[in-house]
Amino acid sequence: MNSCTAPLPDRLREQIEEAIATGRLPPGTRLDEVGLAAQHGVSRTPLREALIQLAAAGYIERRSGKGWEVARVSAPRLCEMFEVMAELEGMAGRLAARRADEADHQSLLAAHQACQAARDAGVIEDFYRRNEAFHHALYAAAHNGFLAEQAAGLHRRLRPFRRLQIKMRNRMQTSHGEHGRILEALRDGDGAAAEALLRAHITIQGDRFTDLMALMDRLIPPGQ
Amino acid sequence: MNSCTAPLPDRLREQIEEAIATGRLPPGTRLDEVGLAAQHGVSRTPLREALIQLAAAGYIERRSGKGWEVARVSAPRLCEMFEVMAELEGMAGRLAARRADEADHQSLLAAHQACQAARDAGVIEDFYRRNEAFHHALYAAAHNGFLAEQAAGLHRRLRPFRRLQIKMRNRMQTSHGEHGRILEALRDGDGAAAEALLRAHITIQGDRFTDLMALMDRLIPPGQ
DNA sequence: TCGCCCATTTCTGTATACAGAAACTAATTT
DNA sequence: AAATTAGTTTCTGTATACAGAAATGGGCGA
Repeated sequence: MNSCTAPLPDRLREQIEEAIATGRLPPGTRLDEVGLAAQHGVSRTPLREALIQLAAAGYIERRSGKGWEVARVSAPRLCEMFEVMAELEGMAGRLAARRADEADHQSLLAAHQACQAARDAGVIEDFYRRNEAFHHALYAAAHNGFLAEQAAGLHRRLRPFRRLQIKMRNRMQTSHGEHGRILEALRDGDGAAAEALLRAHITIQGDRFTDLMALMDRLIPPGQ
Repeated sequence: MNSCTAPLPDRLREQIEEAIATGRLPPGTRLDEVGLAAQHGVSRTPLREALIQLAAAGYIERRSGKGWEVARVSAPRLCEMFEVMAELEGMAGRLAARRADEADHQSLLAAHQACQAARDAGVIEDFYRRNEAFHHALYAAAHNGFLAEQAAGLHRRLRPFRRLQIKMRNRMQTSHGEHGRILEALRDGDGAAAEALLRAHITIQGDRFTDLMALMDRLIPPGQ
C-alpha cells in the first residue's frame, strides 16, 4: 500500500480532491480530521497539511474553530470562475497563435485526433480525459509557464462541472468541432480568431448555461 | 503582543510574506522551521501551516526533504507573471466599463484622487499603497469576485517588483496619468479602451522592461 | 595536499499528547 | 410544551516527542 514514493500529504491531497471532484464528498460536507486520518490510516499531521493545501486551492473552506467543509460553489460564483477561465483560455490561444512551434502544433493535432477517436467510440470518460490533454497542449503552446499553471489549476478545479457539461447530448460533437476550428486559427497564426473561438468555447451561455444550472442541483445536497 | 485575535498561522504567514516582499528574506534564502519557530515564539506546527500556505501561493518552494527556500523568480518567469497580470487587469477594465455602478465610480475616483495627493506630496510609500487601493477598486468594479481574488493575489505577489518599478524616476507621474485615462474610459463605458489602457498600464515593455531587469539584480542574491 | 569515508549533528516528516473551544444532550424551569 | 442552561463529549489548535534522512565536519588514506 505504501509502495508509492510520492510524499504522504500530496497523496492525501490528491485522494481527497478526487473524492470532491467525483462527488463522493459533496459541497457542504464536513471534514473531520480524526475521522479522515483514521480512514486513510495516517495521523492528523500529514492530513492537516493536505487540508491546508486544498483550502489554499479553494476546494475546501475553514470556518475558524469549526473545522473544514467542502466548498459550496454557488451558481454566480461558478459563472465568475468560468468567466475567468474563458479569459485565460482566450489568452492562451492568442499567445499560442504567434508562439507555437512545429512541435506544439504536432501535440495539439495529436490531442485533437485522440479526442476524435474517443468521440467516435462514444466513450465519454476517454473523451473527457483527452479533452483535458488538448487544453494542456494549448497551454504549453502559449509558452507562458505561469499562465499554464494558472489555467491548468482553474481547469482542474472546474473539472466536476465540465464533467457534467460534457455528458450533455451532443456536447462531445460540438466541442470537438470547436477544437477543429481553434486548430485552424492557430495554424493560420490568427491570434484574434483563436482568442475569440476559445472564449466562446469556454463561456457558458444560452442553453448551456441553463443546462449547467439544472445539473448543478444534482451536485448540491439538499441541506441549506 | 498576543492581543491580536487573528489565527496564529495567518499572522505568521503575513509576517513571513512581508519579510519576503520587503527583501528581508531574499530569494534563495533557506527557511529553517525550528529557527523561524523560535524566532516567532511559536512551535513548529503553526509555523509549518504558514509555510505550506506560502508555498501554495508560490512565495516559497519546498525541496522534498531538504527544507524550504524563498522562491527564486527568474526574469522570464517574472515576465510571464506580468503578462498574466496585464490580461487580468485588462479583463477587469473591460468588465468594469459595463458593470460599474455609481458607487464603483465614486470609489475609483476617490482612490485616484488619493493617489494624486500622494503624488503631489511626493511620498512614494503613500502612492504605492493608494495605487494598490485604486486597483482593488477596479477589481471590485468588475463585479466578478473570483477575478478580484485572483487579480488581488497576483498583484500582491508582484508587489516587491512593482515597488522597485514605482521608484523609477517619473513613474508616479506617468502611472497617475494612465489612471486618469483609464477612469475616462470607464466613465464612457468604453470597455475596449479600458482593457487596452490597463493592459498597457501593466505590461512591461521598452525602457520599463530594461529598468526592471536592472533592478532585479538588487533583489537576487549573489549565490547561483 | 587533495579526496573519500565515516561519525555526528541538525533538520524534516510523522505521531502523539494536551488544553480550550464548540457542539450536542439532557434535565430543569417557566 | 418549549426554551434555556449545565454537563458532557467531541474536535480543533498547539506543543512536544521520536525516527529517519540529509548535511556537515573531521579523520584517514592516497
